[in-house]
Amino acid sequence: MEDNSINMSGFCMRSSGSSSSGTKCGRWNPTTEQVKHLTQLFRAGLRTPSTDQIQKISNQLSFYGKIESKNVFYWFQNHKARERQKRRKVSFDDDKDVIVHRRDNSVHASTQNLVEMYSEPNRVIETLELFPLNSFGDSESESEKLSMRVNESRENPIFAYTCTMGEQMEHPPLDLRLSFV
Amino acid sequence: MEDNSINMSGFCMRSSGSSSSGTKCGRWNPTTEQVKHLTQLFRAGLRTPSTDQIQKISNQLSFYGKIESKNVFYWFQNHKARERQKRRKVSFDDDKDVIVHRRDNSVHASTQNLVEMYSEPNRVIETLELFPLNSFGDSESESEKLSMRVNESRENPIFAYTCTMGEQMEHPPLDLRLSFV
DNA sequence: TCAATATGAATGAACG
DNA sequence: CGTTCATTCATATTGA
Repeated sequence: MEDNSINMSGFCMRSSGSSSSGTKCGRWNPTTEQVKHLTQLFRAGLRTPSTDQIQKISNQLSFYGKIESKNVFYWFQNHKARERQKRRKVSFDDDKDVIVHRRDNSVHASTQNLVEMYSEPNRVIETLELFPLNSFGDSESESEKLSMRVNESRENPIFAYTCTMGEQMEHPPLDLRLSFV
Repeated sequence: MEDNSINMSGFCMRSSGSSSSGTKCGRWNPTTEQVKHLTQLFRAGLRTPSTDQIQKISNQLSFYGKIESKNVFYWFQNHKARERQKRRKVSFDDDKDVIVHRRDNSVHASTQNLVEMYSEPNRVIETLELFPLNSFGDSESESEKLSMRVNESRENPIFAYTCTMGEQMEHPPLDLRLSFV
């Protein structure tokens, strides 16, 4: 096959064991579990984790595979940025049904087509909904300062962030707890 | 995301690992007309359209078929990336020596805004002369060797693809013009 | 029908 | 932060 060696920094993924393409490892490739957890944290309201939080998260997630702090950092950066970017882009071409055809009422489908765009088709809202996690201010609203504090040394976890998805998770639940500050 | 991603389009996901999943997702398939216009814009020098431009383009092209802003966004993103990628693989020699080794970003400088590109033709041309490997050679076929040949008339920016008949023009023949300001 | 290729889509990493 | 680059993944397309 390909000449092994080129292990730049020692990154590699293990998520897909039998992936066809000879996936090269040069950059972090999060495992499903890692992504799941990161996503939950995000959904829980965490958008810009502090250095400490990043450290903790990274540390916890390392259980599921190789990961570094910067990966966590970038993940949140990208996730947040893209959330907005998408919002913005989509908001306009929503109904570009403008001009053109569509003389028939029986049509339809397409309408709904745009709506579900941002709704979770699968995985319903399972995680946590006990607080305002909607800081998805579309515009430049920076009022998302209601950041959550990931603090593991807390003894009063408002709500422990632990996977609640009805799935099999044969792994220690993340020990991160989000609490208001 | 990985397991079940929510991509902008709404369907589809990205299953890593597992063999071909049964999940079918539709993806935008540009019509020849759309491709033609996009290509023309690209050849005209447009490489990284702004959000605003993307919207306009998308809107115009919707006349020829289903299309969304993100499609336009990705199209340019991919087109540019692949052209460069292709070029990179083919250019090892004539770079020869001396002077400035561009790591990879020598000519795009102007991508941020067409403004720069058009208002500073000198710089671009100069760069091109130094590095003949940058802007042409587009394997798009057709003759577009002079893609970035910015007319010395920056006051008469008619080099844009398509007519410069003002600001409006809806339906039929596409009427996209680069908004160089 | 399947292998190879072109290209749409996604995302990690970084830049300004 | 918003934007851009690089690389990868997935699928539509095409050729044999």
